[in-house]
Amino acid sequence: MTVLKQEGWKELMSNIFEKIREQVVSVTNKAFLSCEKKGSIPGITLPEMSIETPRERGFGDFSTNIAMQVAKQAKLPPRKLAELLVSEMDFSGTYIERVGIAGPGFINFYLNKDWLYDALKIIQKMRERYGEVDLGKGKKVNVEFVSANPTGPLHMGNARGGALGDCIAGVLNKAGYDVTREFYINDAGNQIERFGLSLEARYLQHFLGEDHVEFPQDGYHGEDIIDHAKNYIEKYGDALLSKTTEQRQKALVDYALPINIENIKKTLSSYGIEYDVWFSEKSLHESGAVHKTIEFLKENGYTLEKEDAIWLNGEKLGLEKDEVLVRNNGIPTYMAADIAYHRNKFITRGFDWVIDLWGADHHGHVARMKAAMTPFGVDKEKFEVVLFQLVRLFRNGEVARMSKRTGKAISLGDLLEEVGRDAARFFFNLKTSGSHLDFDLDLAVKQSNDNPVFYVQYAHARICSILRKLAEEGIAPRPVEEVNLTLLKEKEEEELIRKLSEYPEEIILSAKSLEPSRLTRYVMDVAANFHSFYNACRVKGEEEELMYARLVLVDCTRIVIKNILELIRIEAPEKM
RNA sequence: GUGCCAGUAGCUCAGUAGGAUAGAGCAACGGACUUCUAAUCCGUCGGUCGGGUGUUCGAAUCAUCUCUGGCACGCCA
Repeated sequence: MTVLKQEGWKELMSNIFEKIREQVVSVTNKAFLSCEKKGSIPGITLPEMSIETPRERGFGDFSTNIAMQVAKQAKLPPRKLAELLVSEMDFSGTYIERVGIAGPGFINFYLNKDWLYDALKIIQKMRERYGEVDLGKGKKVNVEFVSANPTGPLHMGNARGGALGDCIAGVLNKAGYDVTREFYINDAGNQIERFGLSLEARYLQHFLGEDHVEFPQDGYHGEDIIDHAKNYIEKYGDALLSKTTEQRQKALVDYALPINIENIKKTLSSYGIEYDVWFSEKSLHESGAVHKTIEFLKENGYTLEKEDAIWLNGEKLGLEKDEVLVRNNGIPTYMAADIAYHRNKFITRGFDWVIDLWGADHHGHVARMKAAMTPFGVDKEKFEVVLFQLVRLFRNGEVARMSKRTGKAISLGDLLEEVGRDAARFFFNLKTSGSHLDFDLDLAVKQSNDNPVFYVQYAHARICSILRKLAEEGIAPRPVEEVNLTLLKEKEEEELIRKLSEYPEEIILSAKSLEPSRLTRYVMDVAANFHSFYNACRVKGEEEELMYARLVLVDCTRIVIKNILELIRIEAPEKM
């Protein structure tokens, strides 16, 4: 018999599930060996064993379908094979109390309660570090998100990308990666050109009248452009009227761009996002990195020249078409800069893993960028793009346009003022990135009680209230070693402990899928289990031994909730 | 036209390395506060998993076809 390596099932201190899985796998493997030795089953190759938690508690705490999977190989009916295995199992030294066979051939494992007590012990011992796992093994990962054009305020797409990216970064950090949060400032190129044209038009309109100055067709129509022009005039007057167009645009851009970038920084900061790196696109042009990147591609035969432009050779990279890198006017495209930027991330700065968050409207860019990195020897697996579906705003039941060009959009700053950071972040992290998000402004602005963020925060405040009341009587949680946890016999108590024990597992799954929204839903489950417990059991006023046992449970629940809310940067209030 | 994402309860959504009777919140209805915060809890109602075919012990999950919605296909980013 060959036992395949159990990938990722290394000993993880904080994760009781890992320990249990190891025990189940080990017990089952030994049973296979034992059966083989006796000749009751032929030699077989075991696939990686999947251990799951059955939906129904009656089917045990954990189960495996291994008997069904290898029934053919063993030339035995699944149930018969399961029976043979079970008869050879030795549970000594494990949490396993008994096993059962059910359905088409599932082997169900029933555990004794020690694992629940151990789970609480781990939480109390690790406290704010509970949930940390070593999935990443210190690998350097760069998470780039928002990266909005600094030509205007942040919109709802940025808001979703911001919440998602920041939480992905938080989860990966918890999962043992060395995370860098990064914002790519598009302070060069065409959109800056249009920004300058728009500012100039508003500037001139101020003096010459709106009807006498044509506004650029693809310009930025937002009010903020008019404000910039007005503010500039207030400060510096009409001096630019006598300058050349070029000088005028440069002066206006030099004035307005830093203000926009500063506003973006402020807004994101009040949204709870702190970046490690603000990376300027302009710097890539100025340092010659873009030029060098294009030269590299040229020298290695990845480019074509046609129609007076330099193109990325699509055929050679397995793409459907060629892409322009340098326009016929000699100016590199956004794509050229983006290739240089990612080359910088991988080659210059040596990240092991690069994650970009893009709105789904950029999905066409994914294959291109991934292909464009192969000439630099970057493994495609190291470059991941998380696409999130765009946000649709609803007002009075109607879709509200959110383009910053229309000037009618509600900005992230507006949203934060209206609904607050907690509700906004929670809301944007409730759904998987792939699902469309309809943001009902009326509902969000209402700050109604059905907002799930209050539900979770209330659970935390309730716990703090219990702890506070007991503290007033000089009572504080004791170390589990001094507490009789076997008194926690109620259904609600057990369910709550089980839920708390799943946290490290949730971190692993969130990190692997890059879906932190599952953490948001998980913490709602924790809160729900706590509220049920709260309504079924009392802490204060119970007989002392029981009170101290419940106090451990309550304190552990507080730790988990606080822990997650801190990770997703939402307030954990002690009073509400 | 081609490609990407989505379609699961009245509404908003979970659930996809195939598993046992498909879940939650909201809404609706009925209950629970002299006791640590009722912003809570308990219960009831609610389903052709868009549709068809296939793969197999077993499909919301995989393959294929099809319908519907959103998005992308630029010397824009």
